[in-house]
Amino acid sequence: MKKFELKKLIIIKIIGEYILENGIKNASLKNLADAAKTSDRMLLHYFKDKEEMLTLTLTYITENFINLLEKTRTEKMPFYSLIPYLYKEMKETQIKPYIKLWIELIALSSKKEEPFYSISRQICNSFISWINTAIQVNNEEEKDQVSAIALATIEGFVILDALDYDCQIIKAIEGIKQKT
Amino acid sequence: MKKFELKKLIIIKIIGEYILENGIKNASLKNLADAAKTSDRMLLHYFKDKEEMLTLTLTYITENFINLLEKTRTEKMPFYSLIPYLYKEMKETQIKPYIKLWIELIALSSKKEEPFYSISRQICNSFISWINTAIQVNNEEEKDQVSAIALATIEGFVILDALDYDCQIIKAIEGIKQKT
DNA sequence: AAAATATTGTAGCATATACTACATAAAAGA
DNA sequence: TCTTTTATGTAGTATATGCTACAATATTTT
Repeated sequence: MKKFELKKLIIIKIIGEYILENGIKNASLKNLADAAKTSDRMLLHYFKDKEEMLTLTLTYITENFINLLEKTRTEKMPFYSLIPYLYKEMKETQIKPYIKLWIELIALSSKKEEPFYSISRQICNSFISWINTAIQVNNEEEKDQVSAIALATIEGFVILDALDYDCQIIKAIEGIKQKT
Repeated sequence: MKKFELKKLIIIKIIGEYILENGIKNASLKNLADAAKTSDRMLLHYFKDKEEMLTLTLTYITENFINLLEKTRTEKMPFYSLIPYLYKEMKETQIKPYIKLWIELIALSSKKEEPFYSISRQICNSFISWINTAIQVNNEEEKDQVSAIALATIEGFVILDALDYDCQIIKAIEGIKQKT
């Protein structure tokens, strides 16, 4: 039993890397099997079906992403510093693939497809709590509101970045800095 | 020749409605043919291949969307009024399906897939010019920046809305209103 | 060693998808 | 009217995908 579970974990790890690199859309059993240097037959030996595979793998990826987020923790900073900081982090090689997957997850979630919807909500909850501990506000009452604005803003950056509107992002950041 | 082009337009219209309702992912030749009460064979009679069909149809949808946007024009208003106004519009029954499709387009665009990437950029350009004519600023120099912030914010709302984080959106809007 | 269980290969099925070949019916042009 | 386009049906191909049946080989347990 133990050996079985162990190999399952190894497969999840490899498949996780593949999906992070190539997205969910290309995650056919064949592609995943090739990536894990095994056969589709074997994948279905370790997992009940594709859905279980995806659920476990996306959960694993999510955990990694959340851990990565934790590592980017810094001292608290005000809104106008936090936004540029987050944009810079977003562009980091390590984080980029997660952002790309994030967009794909949102598209699937908008149709309420499971397990994507639940996983996306989990990720977004992590965003919220991350921002909540990272943001510095003058009076505590406005904290929730400023955090929400920060969340919306960086999510907007995610979209603009996907469409290569870096110029608009830069302008927005300039505006935010100056409004201080 | 004329009759051919005319029927092609009719099909584009019907297929456009289907895609707006059901998304690109479900737009197989069979589904589209059923929707248009014809056969896949016929669709490929009118269109060179699926890609031409999608390109023409998505272009048609985009034009409709831009027209819809034009209709939502009002007098110029400042940032803190424009954001809540746009959120309300976003939730309108008419506009909602376009937003849903918009998310799917972004996910496809993030992989630079054509024709999705080009069409998404076109739509985003329309967003930008819409905001530019709708926003009221104190001094003209900051206009580009405020517009960019507005764009990012409502794009962020699009994501949060897809994940049913209405609560966060409301908080953000409250915050924006109060910051005046 | 024998029996039971776990692991893997080969092959195939059922369905879906984009697209094509061939043929016939209908319409338009001469 | 006759010929040439145009429109449509039936059927099929090639490929992909998730999954299963059956069998053979390892590995473990007794």
